Amino acid sequence: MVTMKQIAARAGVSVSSVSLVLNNRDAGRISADVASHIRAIATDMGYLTNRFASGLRTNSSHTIGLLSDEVATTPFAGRMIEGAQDAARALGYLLVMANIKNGAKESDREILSLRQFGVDGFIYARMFNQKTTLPDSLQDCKVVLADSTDASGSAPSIVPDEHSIGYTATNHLIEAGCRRIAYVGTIHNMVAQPGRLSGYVDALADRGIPYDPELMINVDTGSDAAARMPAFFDRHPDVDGFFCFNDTRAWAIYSEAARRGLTPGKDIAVVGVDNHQVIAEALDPALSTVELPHYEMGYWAVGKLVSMIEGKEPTPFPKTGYPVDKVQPPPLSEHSPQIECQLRIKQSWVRPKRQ
Amino acid sequence: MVTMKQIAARAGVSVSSVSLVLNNRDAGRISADVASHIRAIATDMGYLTNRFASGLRTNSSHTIGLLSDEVATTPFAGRMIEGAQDAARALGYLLVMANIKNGAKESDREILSLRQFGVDGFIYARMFNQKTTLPDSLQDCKVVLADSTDASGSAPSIVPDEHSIGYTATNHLIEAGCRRIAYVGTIHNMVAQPGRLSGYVDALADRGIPYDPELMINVDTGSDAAARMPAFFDRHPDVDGFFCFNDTRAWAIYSEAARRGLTPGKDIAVVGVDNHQVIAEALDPALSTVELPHYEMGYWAVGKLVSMIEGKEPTPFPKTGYPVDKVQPPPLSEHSPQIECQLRIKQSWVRPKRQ
DNA sequence: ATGAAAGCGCTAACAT
DNA sequence: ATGTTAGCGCTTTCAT
Repeated sequence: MVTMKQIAARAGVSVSSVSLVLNNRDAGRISADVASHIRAIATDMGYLTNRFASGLRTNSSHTIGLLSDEVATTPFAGRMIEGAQDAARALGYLLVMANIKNGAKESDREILSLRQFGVDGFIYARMFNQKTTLPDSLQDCKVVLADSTDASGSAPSIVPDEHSIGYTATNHLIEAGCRRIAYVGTIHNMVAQPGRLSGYVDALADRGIPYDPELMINVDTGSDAAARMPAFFDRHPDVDGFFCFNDTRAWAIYSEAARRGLTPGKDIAVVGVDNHQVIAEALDPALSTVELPHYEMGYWAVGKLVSMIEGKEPTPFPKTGYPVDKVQPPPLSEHSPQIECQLRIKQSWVRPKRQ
Repeated sequence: MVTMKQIAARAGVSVSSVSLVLNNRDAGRISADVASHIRAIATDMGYLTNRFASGLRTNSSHTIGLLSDEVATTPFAGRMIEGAQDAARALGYLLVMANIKNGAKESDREILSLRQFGVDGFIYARMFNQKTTLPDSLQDCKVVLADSTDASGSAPSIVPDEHSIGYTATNHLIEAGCRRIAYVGTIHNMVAQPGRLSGYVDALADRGIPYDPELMINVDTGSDAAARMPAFFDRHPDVDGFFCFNDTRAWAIYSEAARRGLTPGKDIAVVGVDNHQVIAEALDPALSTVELPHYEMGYWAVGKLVSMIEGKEPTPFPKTGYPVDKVQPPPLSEHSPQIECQLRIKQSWVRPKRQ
């Protein structure tokens, strides 16, 4: 392993000069040609900084921990991890992930071992938009929440713009020609529900389509949806569009439609919020999905965290990497740590017929 | 942060004694009461070893890297990560994950940065059972492959027992009363296919059911399956069971069945290999799945890797943690690094009627 | 059985 | 603009 000492020897300078240059702290302290000489030798010898040594000295590791309650275990986690990792890489940080269970004792151990490891800060990511109380073991750490807001209001966080999601999805159905649009929501008390519903209502209003509360059906699980779909179709034979709180509900609609000889994408249109990306991609190319901005949340959270660590301005939203279509940088402000994401329509293949 | 020096001061001994004791190297070198005194003080003061300092000295970090080509991005990855993390924790290691793209240049950067970070070894995990050529940047590292075998044959690896999977699934259908069982496979050249198919054939043979090649249908994707199901049902109206290479195919069968007024779990039985666990859980409680042993592969891989790092015996299979049903420790041998896993049936609710 | 001391590679305060 | 120097906290060799 090549050290600064070796480079210093070959360059005929002192280690401190090498250190200064290799850490880009040589502005006006080291002459330009000496600096470039050092740099040349370093790359030539294949120098890699010894993280142990620098960490020992500075007590920081350029590492951030991604904590998630089962995020790494759920499908949509992947996007968030990708985003976080891309941002971390871009900023020169290493991303270390750990699964924790919210509220569990063993989580503290995991967090402690990461702190012992010298992580400079944490992303606390959750499975779906919800309020979160941070564990004690994170109390005096730099933390950014993702897909969640801090119950105490002290940590910055990023969540999807649920109203936009509801509005966009509904508008999408309207533009596809739907006029009787069902809202297939959840019976659970989810943060996302009111926002998506109000987006749905507003979209209808903006297009002059009457809002019919009868067309709202809140279900428990996917199989509950399946159980209740036959009656719903019976009651509302004129329904031509479905906005699903999440895409597992789409399957229930599809089966029932199949049973009635209706073809989604032709006779009815379905848009689902993309909780289980696999489903849309693997099972049902006709399903139009509104994708939750997990990549963007992960990316932004890391940028924000690094800005807190280094005391700099937050990094902007991703420009490269994952194909980000209509993502706009959210407004950043000191006083509103809770930022909203824009969303994007992933696929717009919807052609309803029964109008 | 409490250091060994502080402990030494409070205990009235030297740092070397403290180091010896706290690393459990005090056998016959430090008197028992001094040792216990030191330990007491250490826990009292809440001592945590400074990983930078010890790493700087020993050049090892008690960290292992989990590399995956998009594993963290796919649903079934979660189980493997959980297994790996449980094993790592049990053995006192920290698991650091990184996404890489097999064969991509940027992957080398990622790997390099992990090596720079002092990881002691790597798990190289893939999305499905396949031969893998390790990247150059991993050449002189300790590596264990998971859900994959090393093309060069030098690195140990663990893969599912595909024959057992096919046999168990088929047998399951037979016991549920099926007599005309379709094999819905893949047109792609997958390592798993021959094994699963031979398991299917053997199970039929063992139960005296004739093997009919006409009942084998290999498809491309889930939507290809959907496109071809109507004709398949027309050709074979007597089929009463389906073994699906993976569970995305199940959806195609379900839709077509719905169209024909057949109910899965009642009129026909379906077993799928669980590639997208979500599907079975979220969409279809009637689908019987054969679960790929991702947790076990992750757990075993880490145990094996640590044994290579520390030069000890490999750790056995998990005893606690994730509910592992019928998992048997695989035969371990120096000369057969490629180990097979046992599988388990996740859910056995299958009641076919049309016999 | 225990302690003293050197040094891992780096950073940063202080000299020059 | 560049060099000297003193550690960061730990492990480990060598004395005692």
